[in-house]
Amino acid sequence: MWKTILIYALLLAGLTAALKFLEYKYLLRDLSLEFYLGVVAVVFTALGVWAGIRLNRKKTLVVNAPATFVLNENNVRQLGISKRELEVLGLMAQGHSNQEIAEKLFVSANTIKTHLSNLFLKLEVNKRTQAVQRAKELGLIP
Amino acid sequence: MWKTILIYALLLAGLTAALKFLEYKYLLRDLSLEFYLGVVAVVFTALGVWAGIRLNRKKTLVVNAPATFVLNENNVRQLGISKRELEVLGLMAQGHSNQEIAEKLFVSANTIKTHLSNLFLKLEVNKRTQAVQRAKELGLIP
DNA sequence: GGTTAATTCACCCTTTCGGGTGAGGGCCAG
DNA sequence: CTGGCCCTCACCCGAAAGGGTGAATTAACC
Repeated sequence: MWKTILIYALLLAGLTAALKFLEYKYLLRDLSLEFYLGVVAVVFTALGVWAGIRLNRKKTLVVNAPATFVLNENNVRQLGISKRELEVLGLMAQGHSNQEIAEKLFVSANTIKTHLSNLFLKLEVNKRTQAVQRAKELGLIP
Repeated sequence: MWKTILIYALLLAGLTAALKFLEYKYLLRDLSLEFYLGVVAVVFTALGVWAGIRLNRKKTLVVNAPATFVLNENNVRQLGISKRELEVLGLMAQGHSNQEIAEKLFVSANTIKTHLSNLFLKLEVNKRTQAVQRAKELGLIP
């Protein structure tokens, strides 16, 4: 941020110097006033456009559209996953810690651990990132 | 698009007219050249900044997620994510532990931890499940 | 030649996870 | 009413992850 501002400041300083130089030449060679002004206008417009683009650049992150999710109930039955487990699975997939999930569901963290242990068994995984992957494949979570 | 260009054209025309007017007053009232040039520079810089921001303001298009994955290189650059970091990110998203990633890339687990710490900063998260979520949204991983 | 960014690694510490075991209460079908 | 499933919770333990700091090496850039 400060670096960017510094760059702008230096550029403006440089341009001001160039301006002075042009002024000097103007007085010497008697260039037309219109030409002189045109150059100044064009240069500063270009600088402005560049600065504007640069300043605004961070806001152009493109996000993928959320696909419409339909839960695969067949897989849920097949794997014997309960409602509560599915609930915990969803919250876990959103990146919550066991403690956070526990607070959201008004139960203890130990309970969440039990649910997740059972889920890991049913999904045949042993890490939550793997569980999330598998659950997405199986259409258990969006 | 054409409307935008038209707006710019009209604005430039207006400013040129204003320029002429100023020039007229300059000749009449003998304002200082520095002041005159300063006004021109400031006005055109402002115009440029405005145009630059407007030109660069992309609408976030809502598109169906493509079946085939294409890395969003724009987001990669925007967030300053390096090749190596992207590599680690991909393996982490596949559910590998730091140790496993380290072995796959022939580096130490400490190195992987460093890469992930930097990634978490850039993705503004603090858990790997959140990182995976965010990375998918941003088109950094399939 | 100095600067910068990227990559690599080490050491510290705390928190979180994963795995195992046990157990109590509710609910429902056989 | 008994066995099975679900939900709940507790305790223990070791492994993994997260956070912070510091530093060496290399390549790229000006």
